[in-house]
Amino acid sequence: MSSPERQVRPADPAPIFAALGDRTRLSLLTRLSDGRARSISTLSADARMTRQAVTKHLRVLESAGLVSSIRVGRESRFAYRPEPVIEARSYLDRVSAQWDDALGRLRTFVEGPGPI
Amino acid sequence: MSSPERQVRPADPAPIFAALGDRTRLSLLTRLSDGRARSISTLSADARMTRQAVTKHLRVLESAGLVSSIRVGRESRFAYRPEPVIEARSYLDRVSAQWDDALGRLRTFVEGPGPI
DNA sequence: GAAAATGGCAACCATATGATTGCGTATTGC
DNA sequence: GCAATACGCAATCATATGGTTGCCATTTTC
Repeated sequence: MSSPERQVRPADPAPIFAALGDRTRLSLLTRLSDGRARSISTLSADARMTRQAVTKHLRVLESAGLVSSIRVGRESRFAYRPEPVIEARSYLDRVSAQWDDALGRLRTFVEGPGPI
Repeated sequence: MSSPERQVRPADPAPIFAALGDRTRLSLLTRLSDGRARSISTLSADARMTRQAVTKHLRVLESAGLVSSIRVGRESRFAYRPEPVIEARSYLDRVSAQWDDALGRLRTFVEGPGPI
């Protein structure tokens, strides 16, 4: 018999996806996903927007748990956090799995003439 | 030697994530991912918002390619489209892979005192 | 053919979002 | 110590977003 594993509360991934839903933030996250922590200055060096704009994006990522930050001297270093990405992935996996499941793909638009 | 496969244009997944970044839309997509096409009325039946609000969300999903719609008589049927989900997943996979790669996780915040 | 069901369109509203600018403060380099 | 660097805070702005309401048109149903 299985041990009484407590369900790890699904926690809706919408905020994570929302944080990912921006080109600039995706780019920042991609850079940081190499595991190297970087300062705001470094991250805004080649951006076509102000440092403040980049800072805001980083704070959005931080709110979603996608990055963490620590102050080191006069700079703020941001680092990639893998957990939310895992969570988002597993959500997409579940959606894909449900789609792949059974006869799913055969039912599309083939419900007959009646209301559904 | 490999055939000259044309790169399937990366097409930034930000708009897909943005479309996924809403509770209501995630819920709609989850329902539709069983492969059954449904009308707007059906989809808004148990929603705590107006039919119009649900319609707007469905159009957002449609703009991101996550669902398609066809008019059947007096109703509009929406069906799940798997491609964007695959694309989003593969993006997250690449991010995760880069993270898993090499010594990535060891570099976090361990860059020494100098500016980075 | 009249009523019900389905949904499109448009106006409208409050709030969120993405970005800028200006300025103040703390830290570092020389 | 002073200038440069790095950053935070706040105001401001335009536009996007999420939601509502009202009304009209098309289909079905009986």
